[in-house]
Amino acid sequence: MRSTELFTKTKKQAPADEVSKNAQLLIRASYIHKEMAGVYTFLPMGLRVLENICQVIREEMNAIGGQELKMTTLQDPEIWQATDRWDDEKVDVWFKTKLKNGSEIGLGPTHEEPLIRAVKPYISSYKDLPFLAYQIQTKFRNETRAKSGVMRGREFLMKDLYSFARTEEEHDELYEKIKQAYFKVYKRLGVGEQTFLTFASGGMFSQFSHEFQTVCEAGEDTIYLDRKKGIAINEEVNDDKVLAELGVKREDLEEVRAAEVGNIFTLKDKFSKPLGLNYLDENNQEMDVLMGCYGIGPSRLVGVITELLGDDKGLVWPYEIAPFKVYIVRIGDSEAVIKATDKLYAELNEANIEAFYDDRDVRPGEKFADADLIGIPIRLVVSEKTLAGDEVEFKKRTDSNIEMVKLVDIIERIKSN
RNA sequence: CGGGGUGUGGCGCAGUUGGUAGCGCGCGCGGUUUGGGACCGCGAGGUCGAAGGUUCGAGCCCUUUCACCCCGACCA
Repeated sequence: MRSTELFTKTKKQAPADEVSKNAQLLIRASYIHKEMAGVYTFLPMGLRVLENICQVIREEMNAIGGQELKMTTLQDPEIWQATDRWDDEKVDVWFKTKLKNGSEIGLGPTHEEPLIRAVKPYISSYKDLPFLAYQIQTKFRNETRAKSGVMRGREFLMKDLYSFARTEEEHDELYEKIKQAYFKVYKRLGVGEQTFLTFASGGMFSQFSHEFQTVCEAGEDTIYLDRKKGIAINEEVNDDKVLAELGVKREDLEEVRAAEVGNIFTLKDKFSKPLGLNYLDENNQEMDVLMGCYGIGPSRLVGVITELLGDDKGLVWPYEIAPFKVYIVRIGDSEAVIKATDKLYAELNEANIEAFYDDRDVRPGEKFADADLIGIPIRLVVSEKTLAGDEVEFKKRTDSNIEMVKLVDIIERIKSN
């Protein structure tokens, strides 16, 4: 894409009422637009990153047999009443509205109930199990206080996967497989090193749930991290008994701030029983399906990655999820330079390397500043000077070195970045 | 929901004892520039968050209200 085609542009100053680093940088670089508190529009640049994150998640969920579907936002109170989760006293984040005929409906904060009802017609035998189903969908939660930019919103994107198993052993196997897939996701998103499996309260059916916490000052949670073991404990379950069970010594724990980027739960029959999700086993016995639920927030991850990797010059995206892989800075407007840069841009397009071509008629400094702010991993500079040697300048966003690369070798150089 | 703070062109801000709004960035036009956010000139753009009140007169004072930010509580 050419920068002169993009309708957004960068800003030098962030809005005064945004304090969090992620909101400031994402707004300055025109990735997002604030609609109201906790509600953000993803602009073209931001949407590209968001979609790339979703794609990484999708690939890892598919790799373990996840089947993607998409449920509705509008929720039928009936099924939520069956599990006693419609009452505002029980679930206090509901957004509710009414149909024209006056009956109430909700906007989905999570989707166990509707998914169970949707899969129920297909589950009757032990032969129909196990399976994994997931979706990437907008969730609505009426938080009393939205904060930290895109990290805690009232409307946000979530990947929610649900496992359906016959036995506890089978559930545990799935659970472990999904846990490993989550690690792969965070690694690919560039936050693997800082993301730790964290023991948290598990609700009424299992001792623990597992959170994936990314160490990050802007996070909302306090966790106790054992770096040697690579695990952490959420403060809500940090007591001597738990430490003993996990074989962790208190003196090895480091108190850190962290952002929750994933949470996986064992649900057992908590929802399947009240909604009648059962099957006949080999002995013709009716059994409850054992479930688990597994969440990752892609829109929150946009914020967490920004908080973690962004620097004083702007955003920094890992190659895999960057909105574009290459930022082309054209210096000068002589016919020769324009022609050569246009050609380079066309060649990158042909090679399926997504390039953002800064073809504006502005001074070089402005282009460099924007390349840094937007955070595209590779910057190429074309000018009279570089063309004199049939070269382009190659620089990584995370590296201060500048490398001169022959035009004929540039695609190879980018691919081997 | 408790506490604190802020609302003035797209963004950042100023606005004196109340006298009918100004600066920087950005934007348009012209010119000079061109390897790290250039400069000069001329312009366009604002019912001062909203409603009510006091006053000859309100961005400024009073009342109500809405929104936004931060801290805390909450986060199935």
